[in-house]
Amino acid sequence: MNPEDNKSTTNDQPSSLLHINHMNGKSFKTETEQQPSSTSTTSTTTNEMNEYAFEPRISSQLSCSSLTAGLDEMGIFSSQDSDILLMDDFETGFLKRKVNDITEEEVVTESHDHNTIGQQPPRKKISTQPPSSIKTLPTEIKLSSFSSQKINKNVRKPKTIYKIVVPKKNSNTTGNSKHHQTKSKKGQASSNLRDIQLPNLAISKNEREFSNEENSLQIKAKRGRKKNTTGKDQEIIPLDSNGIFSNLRILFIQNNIGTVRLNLMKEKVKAKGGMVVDTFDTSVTHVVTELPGKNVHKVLGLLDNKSLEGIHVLEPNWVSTSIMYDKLAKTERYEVPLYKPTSPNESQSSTSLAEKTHENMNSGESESQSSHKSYHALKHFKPEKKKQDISLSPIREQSLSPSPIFKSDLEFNTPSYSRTFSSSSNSNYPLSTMDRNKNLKDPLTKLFKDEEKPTDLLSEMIQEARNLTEAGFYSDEGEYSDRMIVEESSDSEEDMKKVYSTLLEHDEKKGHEDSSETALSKKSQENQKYDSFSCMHKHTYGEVEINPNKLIIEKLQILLDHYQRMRDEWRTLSYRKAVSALKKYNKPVSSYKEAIEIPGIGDRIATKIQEIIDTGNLRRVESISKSDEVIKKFSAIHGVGSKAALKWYALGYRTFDDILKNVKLTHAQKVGIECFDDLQERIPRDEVTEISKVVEDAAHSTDPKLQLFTTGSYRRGNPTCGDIDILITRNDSDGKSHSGVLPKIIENLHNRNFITHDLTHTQEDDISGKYMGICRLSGGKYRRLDLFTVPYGELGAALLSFTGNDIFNRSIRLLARKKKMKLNQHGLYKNIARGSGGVSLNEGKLIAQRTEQEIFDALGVPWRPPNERSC
DNA sequence: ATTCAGTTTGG
DNA sequence: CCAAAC
DNA sequence: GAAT
Ligand SMILES: O=c1ccn([C@H]2C[C@H](O)[C@@H](COP(=O)(O)OP(=O)(O)OP(=O)(O)O)O2)c(=O)[nH]1
Ligand SMILES: [Mg+2]
Repeated sequence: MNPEDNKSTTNDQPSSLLHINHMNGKSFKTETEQQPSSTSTTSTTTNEMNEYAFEPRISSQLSCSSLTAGLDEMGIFSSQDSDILLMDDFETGFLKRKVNDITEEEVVTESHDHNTIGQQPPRKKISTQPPSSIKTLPTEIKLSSFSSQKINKNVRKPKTIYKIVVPKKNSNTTGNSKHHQTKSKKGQASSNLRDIQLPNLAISKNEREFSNEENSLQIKAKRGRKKNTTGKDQEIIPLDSNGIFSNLRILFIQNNIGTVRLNLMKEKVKAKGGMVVDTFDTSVTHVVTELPGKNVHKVLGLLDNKSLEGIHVLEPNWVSTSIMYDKLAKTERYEVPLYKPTSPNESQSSTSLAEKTHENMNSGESESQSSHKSYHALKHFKPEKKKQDISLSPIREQSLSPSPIFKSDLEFNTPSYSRTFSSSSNSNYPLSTMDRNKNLKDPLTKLFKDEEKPTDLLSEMIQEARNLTEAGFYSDEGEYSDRMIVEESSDSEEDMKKVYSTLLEHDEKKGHEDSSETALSKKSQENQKYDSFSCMHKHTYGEVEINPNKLIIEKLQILLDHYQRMRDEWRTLSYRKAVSALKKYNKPVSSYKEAIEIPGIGDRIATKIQEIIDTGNLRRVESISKSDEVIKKFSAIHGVGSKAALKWYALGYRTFDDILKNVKLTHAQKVGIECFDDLQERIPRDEVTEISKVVEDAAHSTDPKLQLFTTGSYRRGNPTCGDIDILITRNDSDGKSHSGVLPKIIENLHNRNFITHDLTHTQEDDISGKYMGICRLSGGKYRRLDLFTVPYGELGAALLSFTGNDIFNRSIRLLARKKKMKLNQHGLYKNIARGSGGVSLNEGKLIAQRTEQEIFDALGVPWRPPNERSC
């Protein structure tokens, strides 16, 4: 792992090739590049603007318009009958069973042999996770591993239409009508609500508790975390020890439950005292799933259902309903029968509610549940078949009477609410205008203390109620109002069959061709093979207005942003690809058929496109509830991601004041809030040029031989940039290097009062440094600044990496992976062996890092100048 | 059914 | 180890 | 959510 190793080899190479010019004032041209000749020609060109347009991120600013309606899918509710529940206690019996009996994998984790990943010498250790750690567990566990389940769910989620009926409540009640929290600005003693104190609901300060989700589950490949569990299981302290879910350990099995809904549900459960776990073990008190009962044990890796005895296996609506009434719903109605009487003749198992309600569980025998071990739960598991018997879930309107509190809060569009989020007015954020020097710590620290004080359950409930209201559960009037919502997966079984059969055909056909046509030239085969990678094609930045598919793009972008906030990683990726494909498709898409032909656009999105074409609108967009608006606002804060935003939302916070008062913020989040308004804006290109000069100046005062490159969107030629990304290096042929300059440059910039806030300092690693902070030209706005220092020899890889865009990087990296190579900011490595989960098992051999060209060539990707990398 | 990039820093 | 960021 |  020494840096030296790799580096030395290539390093000596002349750097001469690189001619870097770098930012010259405005003129700038993206040309740059080091590139050896050949391709250079193309590069210099300015962008052809032809391509269609669209300004990135624009949409993010849009808010979802009026939504009104529908229930948001984020909402926790979904179908089904809303029956009543009375609840109670019941289950306390199940509580606490001791957990630990084994956490499996403690193991291996870091043996040394592991490989460091890629060569990155100086980097810190890498924990490589060996493949699954199934290891020691008793054989049975193996079953859990994945493959065992063969269930094939061929069918995706059927198109379900949920009909929601809500009683309109006439209001009120609970005297506190005030609910809408007028949380006035800080300081105010707000609400009376608070007066009503519920018993202790202290919030634990330990925030980590929340995270215990997924402790295990390694299956999830890289992006997900790997489990930990090593050793101790951390104590989980419920957020609200008196919450309705307190003392319960609930395992959610994700399959059909939309991840969006699922995540919100989990947050709510946690906010109300429950523990959400990902591993099944005997301490689990409730399992929530839409799977047919007979399959549940498989997902959990259990041999049979016996181990589930004594544990409630419930439909998701149990959770929703409980939240809705803020009381634990009786479980009976939501129990999922574990032994399905249904005949084996396939195609019957449905998860539909109606069906379930009819079934009785046969309690076959039950008894021993021997296992104490914990097993992995599969996260993405789908039922064998899901047929949908009923498209509409039965709705029983029974007079339910929600808890008083719930009812009382019907009005939601209170002025205070809307005012709070009015965009951009600075006035709302006092901090931003305050004296920077002191405000940061003073008020904030004070606020922190407040955090300790118990949160008010009542206000939380009110928030919840408001949320529901907003979500469209209540009509203004008093009676029931039904709303139909097309849920995310809206494919009917038939549609699915169609899809699958076409896929099959396709495959067959393909297979044929391949086998029959061996005659293709290798090259063309290669092209074909990798043609689907977006990095293989030019993607230039375009203006939105010009794009013939502007409307479609905007709508999809709204959904994209929404899914991103909801932390639905993969769906987000798909939407990004679809939007990207659409941006570069320069003629108007006029039909489903045309849309689905576009790579990256599949059935579901094509269907949405058709709807937009037909109606100019997309119901799915309209159905995003207002709650999303709040989450969107929170996530817009630098340092706040969807996890924090969802959690805060679940806790009932709706405004910045709420979080300032009640939440322990990280340093970055405080800064993010302070500079919130300015940071929401994109930076005009010319200003980036100007800022780059300041940094260059500071760098040169440290060492005149440093070379700087403004990368990111600036290098790609965008007219506006989200931040300023500057890469710094130094030709080390004279024996000196860039090492250690970063702190000096930063200090210099601080002294000039240019850098106003630090967000992240590089850790000691003098070979490569990374800094993130906020700067401001005098009289200007706050701007995010990122500085990176890299070894000269890695310049090409670093430029490629930091120029992006992110989609381009992911694409080209995926392509590298497919070729058994690995591309990162240090270089391109070949002969990478990967274990399960995609982890590199070896460092591979470094084959390119000095110039971008070298890397493109090694990958077989045609040269793409920066302006063609805006995928 | 599986996969979806690869990494760094703060807490 | 996770969340958030690039 | 799409491609494989
Ligand atoms: O998930 C990511 C995010 C960014 N990058 C790289 C590519 C990107 O171009 C560069 C700078 O990141 P930044 O977030 O600044 O994106 P940008 O492309 O510069 O766009 P923006 O105009 O929003 O700054 O870092 C990645 O590789 N992966
Ligand atoms: Mg940038």
